[in-house]
Amino acid sequence: MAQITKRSEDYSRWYLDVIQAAELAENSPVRGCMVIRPNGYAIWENIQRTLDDKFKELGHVNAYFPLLIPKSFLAKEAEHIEGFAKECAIVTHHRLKQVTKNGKTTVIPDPDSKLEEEYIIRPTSETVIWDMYRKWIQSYRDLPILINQWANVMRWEMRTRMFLRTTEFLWQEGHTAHATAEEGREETLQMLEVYRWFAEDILAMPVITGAKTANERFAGAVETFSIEAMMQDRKALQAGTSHDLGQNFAKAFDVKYQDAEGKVEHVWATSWGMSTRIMGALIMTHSDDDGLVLPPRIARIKAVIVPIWKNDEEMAQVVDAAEKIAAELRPIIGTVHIDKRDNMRPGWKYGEWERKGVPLRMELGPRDLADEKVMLVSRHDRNKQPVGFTDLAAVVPVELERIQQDLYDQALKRRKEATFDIDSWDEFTKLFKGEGGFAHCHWCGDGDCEQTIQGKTKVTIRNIPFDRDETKGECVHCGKPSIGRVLFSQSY
RNA sequence: CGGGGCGUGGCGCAGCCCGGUAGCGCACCUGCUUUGGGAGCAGGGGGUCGAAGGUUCAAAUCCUUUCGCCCCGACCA
Repeated sequence: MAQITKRSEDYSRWYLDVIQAAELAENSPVRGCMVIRPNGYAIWENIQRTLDDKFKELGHVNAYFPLLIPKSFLAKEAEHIEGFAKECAIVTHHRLKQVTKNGKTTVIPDPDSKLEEEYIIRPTSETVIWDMYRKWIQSYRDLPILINQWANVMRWEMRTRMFLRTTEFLWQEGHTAHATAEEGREETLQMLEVYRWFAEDILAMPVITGAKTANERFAGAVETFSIEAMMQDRKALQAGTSHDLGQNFAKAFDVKYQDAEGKVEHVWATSWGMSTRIMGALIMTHSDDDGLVLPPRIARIKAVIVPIWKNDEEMAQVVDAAEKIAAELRPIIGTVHIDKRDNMRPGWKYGEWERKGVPLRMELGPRDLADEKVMLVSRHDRNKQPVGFTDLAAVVPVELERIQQDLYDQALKRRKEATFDIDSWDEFTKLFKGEGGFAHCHWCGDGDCEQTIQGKTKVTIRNIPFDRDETKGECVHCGKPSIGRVLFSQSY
């Protein structure tokens, strides 16, 4: 097993090493597209399950729309096309043809199968969905429509990174239609709150909620909101977005409804999404130089029992005891894995489960068996404690909760230590030339000024936090009046 | 797409400059001894060197093209 590069040595390589060591994902033969391996996909399945339950609890239903979108659809919303045109894969033919050249057989697109209207592979599904909504919406009684879709999308980015920016990625995209602007805005904010809850309570990842600036807004949105998390290298990562689309898509796709008074109006829309990118955030938030660290609430395997033995007789006894412990704990905490492999020694197994991020390990050998206890070890802080068999059912869930809370507290502490109020351009450039972090600064509100800052420093406004300091001040860059602080950081 | 680096068994690498038909460590398989923080010994299997084309009696080594990965830049809900 290759060594994991230390974070302090090369953060990017560390990130890739952790993904490899924990067998989460691997590059595929397709440019920018990764294979999500079983260990990684198990995390995604837990993410899906948890979010899906929450969406449904709030009245949403799932549906599925096609992968391919008629090219003309994308042109209907002016800003939307501008935002996505440069990163679309296009389907131009529907058939291959075998050709033999110099004795070698290859396939080419059959010229006779060229499509009249080309399709693009969806970079997001607003357009197909709104084309259908036009047919489904006539009256205020048809509203609201609260649909979510779990899907893959494709964006042909110049530079890809595992999980954070892959050409194809998995996500959920919610698309809702409402009778009023207020209701649309309410839905947008409600879903942002779902993402905040999910990031903080499930992934133990503290986030800052707020509105995006006009420059950073989703193509076609009236307002975009985001949750922003800080990674261990102090860069920001946008972990989820919720968009108030106003009537832009309803107008582009001519979706109208008649209200109770008989008046006809365009409907109001929202869309919101969280993608496999969140897994990159999860990895970078908690993991350490020994590999993956997972919060218990999102880990597939909550605890692993490593039995220790010297001979067949001991093995039988120890494994038997492990089975009983696992059977008792499973109804309480979920999956408990017993590592019965007899071709490796305990020390190797400890290392392997640490790399893979299993939150709790229980060491169980003949000596423990005699004392009726196990050695309970937590992945994130290596805390070791002997626990009596009869206490396990009470202690293990408490320990898992402790881990969950610890990881959140650690992440929050790291963020606080790297967050500053900055009031001068000197300090600003000094911070971002050095260690970086989150900077709450006054900003004049001018998009050109924002872009100048980005051009000079690579620093962008992550969002305008809901709970920002609204005392007046002067723009950190141009000195013009500001009505409050916004969040600046370098980002992924 | 521009600059830099790199593609050799599952992983990490050597060989390439000065062409002669592939080697090391780990992993893997078999056996025995082991098993409380990454076990030891013995035996064994696996690659034609990212791909295509060219030069040559001969190419992992030289030339051309191309694909992919990593870093920086540009770009990027």
